[in-house]
Amino acid sequence: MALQIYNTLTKKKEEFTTLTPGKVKMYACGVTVYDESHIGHASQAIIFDVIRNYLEYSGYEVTYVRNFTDIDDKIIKKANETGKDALEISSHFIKRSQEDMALLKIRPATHEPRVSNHIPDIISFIEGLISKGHAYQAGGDVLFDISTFKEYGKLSKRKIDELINEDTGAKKNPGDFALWKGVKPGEPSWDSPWGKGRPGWHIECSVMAKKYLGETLDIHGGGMDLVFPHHENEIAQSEALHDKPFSRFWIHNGLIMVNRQKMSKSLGNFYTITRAAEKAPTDVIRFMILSCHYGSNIDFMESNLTTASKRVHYFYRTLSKISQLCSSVKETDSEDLLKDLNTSMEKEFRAAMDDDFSTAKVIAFLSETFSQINEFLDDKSIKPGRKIHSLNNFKTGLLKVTSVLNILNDEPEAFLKSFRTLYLKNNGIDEKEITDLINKRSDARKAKDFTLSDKIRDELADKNILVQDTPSGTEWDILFK
RNA sequence: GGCGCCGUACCCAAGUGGUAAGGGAGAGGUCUGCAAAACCUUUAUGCAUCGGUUCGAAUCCGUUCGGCGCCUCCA
Repeated sequence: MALQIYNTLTKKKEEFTTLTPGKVKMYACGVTVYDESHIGHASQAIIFDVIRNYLEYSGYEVTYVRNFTDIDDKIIKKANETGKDALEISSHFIKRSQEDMALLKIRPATHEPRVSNHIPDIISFIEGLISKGHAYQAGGDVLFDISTFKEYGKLSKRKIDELINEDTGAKKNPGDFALWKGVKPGEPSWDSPWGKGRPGWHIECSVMAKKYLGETLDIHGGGMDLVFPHHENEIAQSEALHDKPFSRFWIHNGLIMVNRQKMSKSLGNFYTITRAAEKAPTDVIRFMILSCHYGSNIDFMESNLTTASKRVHYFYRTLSKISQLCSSVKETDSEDLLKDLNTSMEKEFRAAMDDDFSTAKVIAFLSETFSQINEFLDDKSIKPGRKIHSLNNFKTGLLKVTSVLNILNDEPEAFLKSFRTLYLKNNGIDEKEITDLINKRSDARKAKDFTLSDKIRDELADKNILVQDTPSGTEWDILFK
């Protein structure tokens, strides 16, 4: 079964095809850089990162563009408040955003263009719209005339005459929007045929998409909240100018919620990526986001984060057991005892991902797979040496899956150790006090003083530290609650 | 007010016509000094509500109730 994608434009799952065989042109709206990026931006970036990875895995050559809006009202506002230059502020937050993305194992896009570097392209695009009668000058502004584009509203399923906008001003239709904004005092500006000014918000994406990808894209995406007006307006601009479809597939991701409310900068209820990363490792954040379908909203609750932590911890513990066995025992047998599992893994993975990038299904089957692996590891009827070949095959197959999702591909021991370190830091615990208590408990156990040893164990549990007695000694780990 | 999405077990959540994935929590078991980890078993005749279409519906249509998003900057 070929890849099926839910297309916002048609409201249906459709078989994915590309304009040029073997090549995908994908554009996703990035961030407006006037502040630190939050976990909502992260979720969008992670989702499109995985989509891109999977398309590449499926054999496509993907050109992925993710823009930075570095000129906008809020950036200008911040510049005026801080006395800094607007572009200086946006440059700073672009750098911060790129660092955040790297921290979350998100690959940079093929192109990450900025609006301020594309003013001439924007001006000529607008000139084209004016000369075709789709835009008009109103004072120092240039507005798009939505009545000239018959299909206006086709993405968000709105009708032109239902659009309400109190600020009608010089607009011919209430829904007309700015392509170019005449300069106001205290604003950065560029020369244009219509006087000094700056681009409106929507035009940048139409222009930069065209420049880096051409007049028709295969995939255009972004957060659900961009469907109207942003993406609707992009369609209007691009299709009015080129008389051809702007994007063949529209993909919209769900939003991060906090207590059932959308997380957004304007509501002030957001977690920055930095803050989220202080609470949980990268893989936990990615896992949480990829645990549900990309189109649904996710509540960024403590309990969801804890659940994701437990799961990721479980997966890495299993991987750690595998690598410990593989590094300590010699392979004695070349029979694949996990043949069914190993051969079905890639098939299951593709089937799930081909169904509208169902990462939730992938994670569900990974859960089942890991249970079987643990069972296999624990199976005393099979000599350890006979397991190695099978486990190596498993690791090879798993790597294909995890390299697309970009989770569970760290070195297991290193991951677990850094997770513990993060946990201790967040709880203000010194590792030495734990090891001291554990040593004390081990002495008590040797002396068969189980009352004391159990008391120490309870004491550690109060600190959310879990004690585990294994054949090779006592270990400690995070006690998730 | 308009447009759109959603409502699945105690909780999170997949599932878009063929008889309810997965996870968390709970219960029982194997293991253990006891635990933990891991594994096994178990937890919705039921998918907000009422009605309809169908041989068959969580899935399609309509009603009611509830939640959310967009309509102004938003990933």
